[in-house]
Amino acid sequence: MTGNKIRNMEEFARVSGISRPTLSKYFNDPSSVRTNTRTRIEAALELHDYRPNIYAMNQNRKLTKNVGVVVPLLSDPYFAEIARNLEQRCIAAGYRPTLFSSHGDPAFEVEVLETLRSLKPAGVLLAPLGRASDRKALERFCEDVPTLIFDSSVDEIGLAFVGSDNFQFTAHITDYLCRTGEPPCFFEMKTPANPNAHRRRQSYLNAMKEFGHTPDVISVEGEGWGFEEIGRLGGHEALQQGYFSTNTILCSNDRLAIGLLTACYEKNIRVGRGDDCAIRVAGQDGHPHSRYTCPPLTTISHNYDAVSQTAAEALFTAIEGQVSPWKSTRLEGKLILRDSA
Amino acid sequence: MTGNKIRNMEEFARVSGISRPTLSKYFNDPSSVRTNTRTRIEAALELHDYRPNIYAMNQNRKLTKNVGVVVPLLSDPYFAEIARNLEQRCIAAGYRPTLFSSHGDPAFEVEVLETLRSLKPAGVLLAPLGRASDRKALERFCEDVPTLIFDSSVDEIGLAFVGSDNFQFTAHITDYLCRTGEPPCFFEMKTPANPNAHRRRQSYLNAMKEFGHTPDVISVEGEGWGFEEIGRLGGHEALQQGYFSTNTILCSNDRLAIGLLTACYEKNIRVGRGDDCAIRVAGQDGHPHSRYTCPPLTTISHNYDAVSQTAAEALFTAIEGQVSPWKSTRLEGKLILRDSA
DNA sequence: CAATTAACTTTACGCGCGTAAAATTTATAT
DNA sequence: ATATAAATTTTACGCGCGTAAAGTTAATTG
Repeated sequence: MTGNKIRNMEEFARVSGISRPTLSKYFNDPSSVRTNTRTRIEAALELHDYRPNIYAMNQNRKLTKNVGVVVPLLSDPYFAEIARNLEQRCIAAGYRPTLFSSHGDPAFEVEVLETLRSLKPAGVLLAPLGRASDRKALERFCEDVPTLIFDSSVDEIGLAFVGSDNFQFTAHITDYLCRTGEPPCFFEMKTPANPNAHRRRQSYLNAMKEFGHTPDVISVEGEGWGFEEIGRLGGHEALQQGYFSTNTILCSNDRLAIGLLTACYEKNIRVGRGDDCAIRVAGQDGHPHSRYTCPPLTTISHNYDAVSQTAAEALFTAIEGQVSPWKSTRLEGKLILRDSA
Repeated sequence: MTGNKIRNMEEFARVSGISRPTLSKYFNDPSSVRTNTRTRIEAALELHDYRPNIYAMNQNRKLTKNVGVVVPLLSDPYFAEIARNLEQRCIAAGYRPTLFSSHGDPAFEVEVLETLRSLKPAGVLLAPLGRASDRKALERFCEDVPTLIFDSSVDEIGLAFVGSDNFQFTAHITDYLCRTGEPPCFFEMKTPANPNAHRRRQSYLNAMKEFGHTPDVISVEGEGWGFEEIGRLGGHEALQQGYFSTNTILCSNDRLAIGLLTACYEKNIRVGRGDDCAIRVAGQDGHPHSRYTCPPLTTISHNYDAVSQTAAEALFTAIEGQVSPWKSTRLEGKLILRDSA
């Protein structure tokens, strides 16, 4: 492209020989113009380096091409990874994603929604904080903006829900643990941030009952999103006091498991499935870091790619006019066997 | 606030009894109007729930209140943490931050800059990919947009650079390791993504020379941003082949150290400073996860808060008109002693 | 108190693009 | 080739707000 500075669409219309309304159509949706004119526009675009002013574009359009992606805590690599995945799908589908983190704070989550409102997005992919979320605020937001809820469900709001099948997660890994050693105790937070945690506990109870074992749930204190530290402190106490009735511990999530592994290290308790190991520890989530714990963590992993794809596609079809009733999709996880259990 | 739907600033001017230009001033900078009128406006705001249309606002304003925050890889908790910190500082200073990740990809980094250009930001806080970055593209961007470079410096571009003093980092932790045991070998990537790595190697060589020890640098193969896996694989080979000439290993960064710890675990090599341990391992960065490795990782930590604060304030003063010559600020790190070394 | 200054109101225009309507050209089908 | 449909051009207006200029009101000073 040459250095020609094009100031606005009108000027670009002149140099490209295409009328401004047609250009407007093209920038809104390149496939909406004849292929002939499209190639002419794109040839001119190569030459002249022009990009429409997004503020002027979005001012009058009823529907922008913006898509908001909101996760509860971006510094958790699990959410960072799924956010990256969603972001790239949005771009591939021709949308402009903007990333937001609620930073684990319900008040901030509401602020994010307010900001999002003013962006007039075509749609939003929202992973709510969960228990702590302001339900009313979420509900009002979903009424105004096409919103797809993922990861953690809150009632039947928004267009649909896409997440993992927490019952299957826990049932599957509990089954594995029972078949390969002592039945697991369940290690969790007493007041978990995320409603998935309740499903996992319930699923553990069901599975243990089914296998004819006595369940043993250890719920540790701790608020907030510092799960590793909660797991470490809670682990110390539980190990000290002998709360665990078997040598196998299934954690409600991987970050809790990571903290528990640290507690084990600090107490000089060897973890793994070898004969020289005192206990087995397993997690749930397939956290990006779980491969690099010592020992590497046995876990059941979200199908990141499938969750992202299902969520993104559901939103896009809704944006493009398809009306479908509210629906919940829960995808199965995959067992990842490593040394810890 | 009542349900009164205010459609635009003109309507809000009527119901509030304030003229539209004054309102415009207020929304641009609340402190630019008399306190009396300000309270009147804010009282009306409580009643009527109106927010100016950001697209119309930004269309004609020479300078928006937008600030871009760009990091190389958001799924690295180190960058996620610093991004969160910067984001909150922007909000506190009255700016509207937007978060971007280059996803470790130079081509995507350039795309992010293009996107950012069209947002007409007042300023940008940019942590470049480093070695792989398109220098020319960065330079051109910095000429057009007030940009503060942080974390990883690329020539003398932008308004200024703020980051950590990598020489101090490595000198300090090398000193510690020498004083408390065998002098360290240096474990690094052969082709690091980040220019800080070269400073750290050089600083290691300097420090070892100063202490009268023979340096020993082990550079492992591996491309990309999967540092843990590179550290693990490289660690396996180095341990197998006996590359390490002493029992102490200083890693170029924490993620590499995390991979090395996993390799040690897999090779059944006990890490730590106890008598029963074979080697000591230390990292550099103060990675959020370093607390939860087994053993917990001794490292030298970035001063996250000071780096963020210095970077943000430097950008804001530049935005607000202060012209100052290009300057590089490098902040010292703090040694964090844990069990690994 | 008048004089000065700062803040506000009134008026008016423009930003860059969306979009509607009518006229015209081009493609597709018969 | 002609009829029909689809795409494009021309013309024109409006969106919501920034912003400049001139006049008016309110605060500050001596």
